[in-house]
Amino acid sequence: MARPRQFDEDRVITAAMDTFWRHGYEGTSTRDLCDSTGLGPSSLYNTFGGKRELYLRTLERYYETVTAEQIARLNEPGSAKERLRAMMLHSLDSDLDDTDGRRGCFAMNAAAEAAASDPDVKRAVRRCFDRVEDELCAVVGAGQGAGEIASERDARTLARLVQSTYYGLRVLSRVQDDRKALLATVDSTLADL
Amino acid sequence: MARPRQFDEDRVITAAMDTFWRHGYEGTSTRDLCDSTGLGPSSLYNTFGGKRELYLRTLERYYETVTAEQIARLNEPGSAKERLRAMMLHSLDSDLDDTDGRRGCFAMNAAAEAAASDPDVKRAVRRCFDRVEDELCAVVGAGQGAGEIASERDARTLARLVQSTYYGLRVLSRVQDDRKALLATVDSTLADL
DNA sequence: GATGTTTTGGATCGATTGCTTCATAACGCG
DNA sequence: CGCGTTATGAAGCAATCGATCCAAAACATC
Repeated sequence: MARPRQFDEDRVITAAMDTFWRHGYEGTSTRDLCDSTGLGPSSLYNTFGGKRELYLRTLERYYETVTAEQIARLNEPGSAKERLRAMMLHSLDSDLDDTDGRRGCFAMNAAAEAAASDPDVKRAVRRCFDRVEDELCAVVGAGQGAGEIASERDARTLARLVQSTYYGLRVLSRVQDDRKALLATVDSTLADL
Repeated sequence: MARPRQFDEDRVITAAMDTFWRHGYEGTSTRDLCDSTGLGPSSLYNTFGGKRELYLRTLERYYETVTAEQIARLNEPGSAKERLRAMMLHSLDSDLDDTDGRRGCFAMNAAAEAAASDPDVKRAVRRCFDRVEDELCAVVGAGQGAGEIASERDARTLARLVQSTYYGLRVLSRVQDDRKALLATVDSTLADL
């Protein structure tokens, strides 16, 4: 009925996410997006509407891929604390990986740069954070059920405690290269559970 | 010997900091800076060199003013835990203040947006973070000396734990408006000391 | 193969970017 | 009062910004 698209929309969004991730929203130009996605401006605007709309799509994609991986890591075999530790460790090593551009957590970057001025961004970021919190809560609850984690405080409270430390460490990792020190804080947090 | 400046350099840097703080580095144009500082472009470039250099100056200013206030708050009268709580509470309420534009922590914003691509920014942000860590360490040490905080773990470790939770909460506050939940995490952290 | 519909590439839009130029203004000093 | 020096304001630089336009292309259907 009409000319078919020459590109895979998923691949385009993934490529755009990578570009936004590395350079931020304001730091990424539409030409950068055309270069990284391989699309011409007309295709890009025809398909997604504009830079902001594409940015929102990449935040959804982040939720579907990276956040999903975090959740998956929390559900791998092991004790509750082992699973919490695995997730934090993986993120920290990712944050400290120089060969990957030290781009940090895309959702956190969006929270810092764009959440205050764009309610849709705020919503998308919150979705990522809330999903992590819920799963942390489930893991902590399981740990409590197994007698591995003290049950004095409720699971939600402890989950938020872990979550805060986790994101805090990822903030510090932007300017702090001492892996050992960051790791010690992870273990301190787990020891308190 | 020559024409004197018509502006106060400190006021200009403070105004520029406010603009960068609200809109980020990339989101702030040189014209924005001219508007907020009242300077013409020639004065701005003659005095500071360029946008990036002025940005670095505003990060120094942040250290001298806002970070200094955090330190001061940690040294007000009260028990160690009261002082830790006062600092975190103040920052959280500042983060959640809608009348102030929800601009968050300038150093954290810089860490997310610019630290990866600019070593000077990274250094300036780290200076803020390290100063806070050191003072947290001193407060925790005092708390341990007073028997208020357990002395099993060393002060540095506990300080880093508090610091991580603190920055993590400030990340969450960008997209999370539930003051009560954030506050509960503060008290959970202090309870573990 | 003609028709209708959508996609594509390239040129280009006005606006804005970071920054520079330059004549003029405002001083301290002799 | 001149003179030397620095600061200022306005105009404007090439480059890039996000976004649009349009003719050509690529299909499904008739």
